[in-house]
Amino acid sequence: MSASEESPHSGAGERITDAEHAVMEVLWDRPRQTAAEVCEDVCAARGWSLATVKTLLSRLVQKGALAAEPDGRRFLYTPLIAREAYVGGESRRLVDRLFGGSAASLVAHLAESEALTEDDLAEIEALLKELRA
Amino acid sequence: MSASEESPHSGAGERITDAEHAVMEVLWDRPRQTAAEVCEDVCAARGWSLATVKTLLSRLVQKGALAAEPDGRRFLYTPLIAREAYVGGESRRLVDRLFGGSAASLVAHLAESEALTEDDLAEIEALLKELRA
DNA sequence: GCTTGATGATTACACCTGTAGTCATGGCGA
DNA sequence: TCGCCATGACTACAGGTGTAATCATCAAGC
Repeated sequence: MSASEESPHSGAGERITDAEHAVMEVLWDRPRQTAAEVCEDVCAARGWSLATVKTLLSRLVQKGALAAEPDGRRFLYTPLIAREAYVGGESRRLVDRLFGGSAASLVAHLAESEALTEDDLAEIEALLKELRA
Repeated sequence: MSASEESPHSGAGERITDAEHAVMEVLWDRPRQTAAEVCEDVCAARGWSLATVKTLLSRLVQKGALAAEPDGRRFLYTPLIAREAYVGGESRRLVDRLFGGSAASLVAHLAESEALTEDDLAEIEALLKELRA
């Protein structure tokens, strides 16, 4: 595999954890939000307090995953890494770990374990057609 | 998706960590091995000591992921959860977290990010044909 | 000016994880 | 028989993670 894995995903080196990921999703959906705004989106769903969100935001800024743009007394947070990059990285990690790096094996597994609905199959087929075209 | 996600993976409730997973792989490959034997397979690759492997084995037994069958003074360890179940669970977790539960989205992402080689595509196509047949 | 509320920074803390050392015990060779 | 080695159990400990309280500070209102 020769996975050097030293490439910066658009500036972020450190690993984004699960809780942090929830915060990222909110900001990917709509960038430039304050801590309070982010909290409005996730605190209820995850049972968090505003303090928790602030901690996560800080850690994400530290990790270089978020930019904190000063706006008066507070900050507007914006993702520095693209969702694409993150999703891609995580997917690759899974494929490497569990399927020996073969994405096709993943698909095969999903198919065989019936994780794919008829609609999924159709969608994938269409996608493949497009790709091979 | 209505993911109740309470389904037992053949008896294992707790989450298997990364280091533990490496041990599981060895035992999935060949069950009923002693700690020393497992170590022969992973210690070199991961730079572990035998002690580390023993700890991981213990934790896995605790978690219900391994059975420890007494064999004289030592134990022979054997997976209690099928690799299929583990891989399936992990895959589903990823799909749920990053692709809103849509496996097709995952495939689409892999395809678009060029994580799929021409061979992969061919393989998947063949697979689909088989499934739809 | 002084209080108050909003807000980021700092600190806290328990649990998990990776990694390993030490201990107790029992079989086996000398 | 006696000490040694193999082996699992127990203990350890640093760093990461989830979750949050507290602190310092500043803007705005009284």
